[in-house]
Amino acid sequence: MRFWLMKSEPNVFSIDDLMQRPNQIEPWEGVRNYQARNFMREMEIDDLAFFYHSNCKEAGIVGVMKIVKKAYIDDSAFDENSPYFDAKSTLENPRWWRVDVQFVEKFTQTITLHELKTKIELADFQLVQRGNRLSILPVTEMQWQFITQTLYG
DNA sequence: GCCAACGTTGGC
DNA sequence: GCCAACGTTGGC
Repeated sequence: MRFWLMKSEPNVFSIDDLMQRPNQIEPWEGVRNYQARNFMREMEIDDLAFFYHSNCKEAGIVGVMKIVKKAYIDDSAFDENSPYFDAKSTLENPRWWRVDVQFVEKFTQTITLHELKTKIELADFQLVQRGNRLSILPVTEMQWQFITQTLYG
């Protein structure tokens, strides 16, 4: 099993939104970056992912979700009315993919980016690297354990 | 809202 | 294949 971190702007889609979805499942659509897309295609069912709130007042990890459907075509790219429309993605040659995620846990307090940056154990965590912009990135098992057990214990 | 960092595009 | 121009991300 592998571990991941997935970013979302809470004013677009927050962990509270996820909790209110039917079965607390949501298709993670709209990823338009190749590296992030490739990570999604590596995901397996029951992989765990941190839900990360970005571009907001208190950026950080707010909870946990799990992958419940492997990567499949993101058809929001075909929808001209969607903000995620991409004319270069076609039925014959789809460019973008998504997975389905399901709510697992909401932390009682946000593990802030600021806090993550202060930990020597997370020095190699991609999230805290300078200039990081990837919306989906891998988390090592050691990093996952440290964050869930030491930081959130 | 600013702006640094980064990814993508397209002319050559 | 280079690289300037442009668009986007996301912390602050």
